[in-house]
Amino acid sequence: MRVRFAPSPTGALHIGGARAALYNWLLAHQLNEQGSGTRGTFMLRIEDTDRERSTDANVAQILDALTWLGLQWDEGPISQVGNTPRHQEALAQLLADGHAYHSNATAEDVKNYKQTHGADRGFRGEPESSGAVRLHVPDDGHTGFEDLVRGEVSFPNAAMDDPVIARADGSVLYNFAVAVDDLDAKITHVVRGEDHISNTPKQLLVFEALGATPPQYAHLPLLHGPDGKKLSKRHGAASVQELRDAGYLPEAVNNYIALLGTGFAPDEEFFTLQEMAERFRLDRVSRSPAVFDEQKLRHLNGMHLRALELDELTERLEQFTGRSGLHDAVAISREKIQTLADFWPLAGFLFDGPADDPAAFARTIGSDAGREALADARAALAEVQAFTPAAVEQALRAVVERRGLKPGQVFQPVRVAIAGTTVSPGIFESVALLGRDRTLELIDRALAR
RNA sequence: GCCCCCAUGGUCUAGCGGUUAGGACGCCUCCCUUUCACGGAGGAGAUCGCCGGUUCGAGCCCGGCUGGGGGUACCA
Repeated sequence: MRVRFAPSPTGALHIGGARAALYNWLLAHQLNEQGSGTRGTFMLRIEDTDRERSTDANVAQILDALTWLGLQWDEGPISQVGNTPRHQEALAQLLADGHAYHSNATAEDVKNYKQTHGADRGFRGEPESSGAVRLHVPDDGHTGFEDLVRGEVSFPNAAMDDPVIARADGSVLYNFAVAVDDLDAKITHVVRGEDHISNTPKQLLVFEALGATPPQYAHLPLLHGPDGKKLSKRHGAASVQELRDAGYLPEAVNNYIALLGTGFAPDEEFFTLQEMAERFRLDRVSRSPAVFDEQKLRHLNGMHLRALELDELTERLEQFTGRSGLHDAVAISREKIQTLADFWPLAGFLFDGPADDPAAFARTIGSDAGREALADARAALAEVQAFTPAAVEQALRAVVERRGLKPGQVFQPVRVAIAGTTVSPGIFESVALLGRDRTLELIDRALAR
């Protein structure tokens, strides 16, 4: 099995593109049916025949995103324009065989033709000695294929226009280049977005004209935003780098976008890349578009976050925040965060001091009762010998007991004194981590306000 | 307009002729409890888009309709 992911570098790697890449990767990483112990090949090809919009910066971004996701390609990346000689050769062959012809017909001409012949009559040009190159489409019959996720898909030839496969200047167009490249690369399965489904018959016709056997095709449903429209920038994070910047883990992104279009088990949703590769089946892929739901991504991200080894999580968090020495703080925060971005707002006070939240202060320490509880807590903590979470807990609970309060009436003032806000990791763990001196200093400062 | 694809709770899915239509996210209640989370126990929420047909029996098969989406470029 040889598959490929062939993005056009006209922008960052979109989530939909990432899913296409992932599904191809999963396919290539499945062991061959014959039990030979070998797997397929995942090729990366950059579809850069659109010189206007393709940029090197976009290519770099796409490679970066795929690398981050861990979707390593086995071959490539190859540039489509790099295949120009071969494209020209194939083009000359079709021209010589009479499968294609030169035509000066413009888009306007095509429109007019349909005006007079009916919208269901495709445009057929007259061969000329110069101009763009169009492929001959049969007048009758259908061009169809067995889509691996949808089943039989068929297009009436009569409704198809003779597609332009090369510009007047000789440069080839997408539908022609793709077919030639897939043929040359011996691609066996083309797995791509549904927006390509109507391109397939054109490519099939190119294979036919070349006398070659086409690969098998599978078209994935598109991803939509919450409004049911095609997913785009206006729906928030739509590119892989935006997800990375938002603190999502590649493991979770892969897991989530894979789930968005297929199920791997009736009642399980947490999977690693390897597990997904083992279970993935093209014929199990959904045929209907899915809505991207960041809430669920967050949930899955939390699960993957907690599944990481502490050292590994720490490393990623240090990379994400640009800070170091986070290990102990991560240990007491990990079960309270869902994304890497959640960490600093929760535990940053352990390093940079309390946050400024006047409302939280007023609510917990602003009252006489709050100040008294805090003062008592301070006194109790000052007496603690070994400053461990357990010892801190014992001391603080003793205060609760002595004053006949509810736990929160003591813990919250302490929390706000050290963290500045009412949300933090466990209070005993936080206090212990800060140490006695620092804790007492912060409490004193709060008491002095 | 024309061509193509799709249709299970708000969202993602399981279901593959006979189920109390299962799970997950989200939402609500409760437990745990020191905040937030995590974990645990419950709950609300679906006439399986609609109408016909096939069948003893249809979410599952067939047809039509409606709705949504994609394409319709000398873009990819």
